[in-house]
Amino acid sequence: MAGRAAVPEVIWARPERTGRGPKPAFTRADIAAAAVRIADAQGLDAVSMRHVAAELGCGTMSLYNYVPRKEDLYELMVDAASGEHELWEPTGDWRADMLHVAHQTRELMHRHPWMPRLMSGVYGFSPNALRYLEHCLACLDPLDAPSGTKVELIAMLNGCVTVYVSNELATAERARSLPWSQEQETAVRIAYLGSQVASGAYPRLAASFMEDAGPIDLEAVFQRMLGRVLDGFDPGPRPGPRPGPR
Amino acid sequence: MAGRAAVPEVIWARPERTGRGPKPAFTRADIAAAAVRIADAQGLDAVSMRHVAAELGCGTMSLYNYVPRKEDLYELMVDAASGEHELWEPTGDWRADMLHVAHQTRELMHRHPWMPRLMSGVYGFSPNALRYLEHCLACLDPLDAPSGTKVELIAMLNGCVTVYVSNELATAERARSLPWSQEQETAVRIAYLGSQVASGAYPRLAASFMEDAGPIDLEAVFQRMLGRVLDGFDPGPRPGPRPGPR
DNA sequence: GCGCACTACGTACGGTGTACGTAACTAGGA
DNA sequence: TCCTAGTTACGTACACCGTACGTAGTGCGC
Repeated sequence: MAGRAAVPEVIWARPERTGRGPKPAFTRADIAAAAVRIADAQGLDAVSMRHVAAELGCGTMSLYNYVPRKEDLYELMVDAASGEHELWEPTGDWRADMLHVAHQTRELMHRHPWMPRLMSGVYGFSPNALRYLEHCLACLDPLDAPSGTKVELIAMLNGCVTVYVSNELATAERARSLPWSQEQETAVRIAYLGSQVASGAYPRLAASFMEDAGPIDLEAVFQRMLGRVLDGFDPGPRPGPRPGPR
Repeated sequence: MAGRAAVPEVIWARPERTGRGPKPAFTRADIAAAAVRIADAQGLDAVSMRHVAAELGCGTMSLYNYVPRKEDLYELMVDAASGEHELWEPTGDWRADMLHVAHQTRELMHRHPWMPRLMSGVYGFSPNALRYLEHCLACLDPLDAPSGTKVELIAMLNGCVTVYVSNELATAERARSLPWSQEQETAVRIAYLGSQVASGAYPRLAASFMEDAGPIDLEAVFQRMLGRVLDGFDPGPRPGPRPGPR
């Protein structure tokens, strides 16, 4: 009806190759790999159309033949990283399988620290995302629940892993990007928090800081979180609130 | 020792006013309010130093007297929005109180759709964040658990709410920003997903789509998620996996 | 009253996404 | 077989971004 609209679709809906004209010099996989390489090495902010084009060895505007908008470049990156999930034959123990999935996701995000930031802005149904979803559903076959509930489980687990790693990375990043030494920064931080807490306005917070001084075991916290998520879907006998060592 | 370092601290650690020189024309609250106004009306990407300065009626570079880096502007925005949390006298029912907190957070994020995106890049201990934390801890007084566990509960609840709303907003945004009509977009989407699913590579996904066709009740899904999070911390009698209507 | 720390702000630089125009190329239909 | 339409390639240009830097004016503390 109206004149042709300007590339609004999800990139996965447009074919990679249409058949007419000269052969494309790159595949989407090439482009995604280049962008991922840059993001891993120099951070997400270094991923610009110019940079990626340079990495590929082509002119900036040539990239737009493959990737209509930068947003779509992100889509390619997330899909490429999602492709790194190793999928296995489900063991029959859905709990163990989902724990394994979650740990793998965490490792993947540590390997590609830009992933959490991109996850929320992305379509979510890229080819590799579908494959991943299907695999999770296969792992959940032994769980007696409606498929809607299973999808909710997967979404919740992924969401929790994403925010958890996001916090992990933010903390690490803040520590790394300092022109000061770690000690000085920590000192400033403690001085600020201490002054706030010591004001008496936050008694419970103060008590909590006192009680939990010292480094925390990120691994254990992660594990506990996963256990609690899965407990919410487990129809088996209740293991209690799993108080744990802390 | 080394020459003076360049403003690396968290903004909350530096005093708003030092006492010397002319009176500042604005407070941090003014600046935060201006930035929030812009972000609410035109989206987060419209929040630039130039825009905010114009909104305040001052030169661009004057802003840098108050806000050393743009990142700190984000910090101010999140703190300002966090200040919109209404805090109440805990009722003694920690479960109900935390549910209330979560619903309030969701509404707040719907009011300020840029919040989820900023939450993960922010220090997390701004004045209003501390007040909010203290309030949550107060609500959790009746819960018999170590304070570390309580903090984990709060973090997990906030995290889940954040990703949930994030997904809600992404979906809504995608629907809104289309140059096409909603129907056309949905058609394209279904055509793509259908073609993938019909390929037979994703049998469980296909079954799930068949089973769960039709619009989903976001409210109910949210509610269920909250229940499951809180269940993971509830030492009371087990209510079962709360199958719900779906 | 003096000096200095602070506010205010214009200019400028190097970066960004991308609209647009042009030239070369190749596959399909006549 | 040739023609032509659709693609690829890519340089130029524009508007906008964060912010380093320099300069001028202001008012508190000594």
